[in-house]
Amino acid sequence: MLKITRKAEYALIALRHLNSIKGGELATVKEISTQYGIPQELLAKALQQLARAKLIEATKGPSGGYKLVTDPNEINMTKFFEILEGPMGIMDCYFDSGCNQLSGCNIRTPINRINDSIRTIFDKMTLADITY
Amino acid sequence: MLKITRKAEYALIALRHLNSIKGGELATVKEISTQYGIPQELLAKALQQLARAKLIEATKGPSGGYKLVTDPNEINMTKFFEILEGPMGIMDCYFDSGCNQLSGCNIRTPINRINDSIRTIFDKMTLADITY
DNA sequence: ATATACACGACAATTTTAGTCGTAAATAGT
DNA sequence: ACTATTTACGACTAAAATTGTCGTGTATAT
Repeated sequence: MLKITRKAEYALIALRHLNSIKGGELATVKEISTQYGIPQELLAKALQQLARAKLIEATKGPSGGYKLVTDPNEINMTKFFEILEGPMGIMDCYFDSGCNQLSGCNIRTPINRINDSIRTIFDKMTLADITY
Repeated sequence: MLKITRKAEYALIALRHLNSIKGGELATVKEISTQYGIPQELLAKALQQLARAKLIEATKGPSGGYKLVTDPNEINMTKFFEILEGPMGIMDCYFDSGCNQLSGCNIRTPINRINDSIRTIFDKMTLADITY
C-alpha cells in the first residue's frame, strides 16, 4: 500500500538524469533506459506525458531527445505525480463524490487530514530537492 | 497511486466504530458490515488480523463479537496499516534489498526522505486522533 | 442440540499495473 | 529522395495485486 508506480519511479529517475546533464544537451529514451535498466517503451510513455505537460521538451529525429525546460524548483512532487498518475489521494473519496457507504462514512474527515498532510509533503518537495 | 486498500479502509471504519461504543460492549462483524455497507467476509478477515495483533479482542459464540482492548492513543497509523498490509513504503527498496537497477539508482536517497516524512505523519497519528 | 459468531485457508473475479507491439510523424545526414 | 533515428501514441497482452466469496472448523451461550 501507499506505493508509487514503476512508471513514476522511472520518470523520476529520468527527470533527475535530465536535470544532471548540462544546459542544452539532450538525452534519448534509449540512453536512459539502457543506463538505468528500465523498459524502454514504458519510460517512453512516461516521458511523453511529461512532455505534454511541458516539464520537458522533445526533439525528434537523429540527435534528438529530451531536455528539461522547467526550473527544478518549480517542479514539485505533487505536480509531477499527478501528471503521471492522476489525482493523488489515499482514498478516492478525496476527489470523487461517488461513495456507496450506506450509513455515512465515519472516517472521511480524518482521512482527509491524512491526505492533506501527505500532499503538503509532496508540495514542498521539488525536483531540485531530489537532486540533493 | 498512494492509495490505501479497501481492507485497510474497512478496518479503520470498524476500529473507529469499536472505539465509539462504550466500555465492555461488543460489536459483531455482521453488525458493522451491515451498518457501513461493507462486504462481511472481507471485514471479517481484517478484524481477524487486528485480533491476532492484539489490538482488538474476539469473543466467540452467541452474543460474542469484538471489542477494542488497546488504548486508542497507543494505536498509531503506521502500526495499524502495517498489521494489515505489511511494510509501508512508497517503493519496495525502502525495505527490500533486491533491486535490479543496473548502474545504480539515482533516486534512492530522496525516495527514502519522502518515505520517512510519510511514516512520520502516520507515526504521529493515532486512532484517538481519528476519533477527533 | 442448536444457533451464533469468530478463524482461516482456498479459491475466483476484478482491477490495476507493467510491459509490448505496430504504426505514424518529424528530422538530420547522405 | 532515401535511410536511420527518435519521439508520439493507441491497442494490446501479461502479470500482479486487490477485492470478494466459499467451505469448513472451533468455541460458546442458551
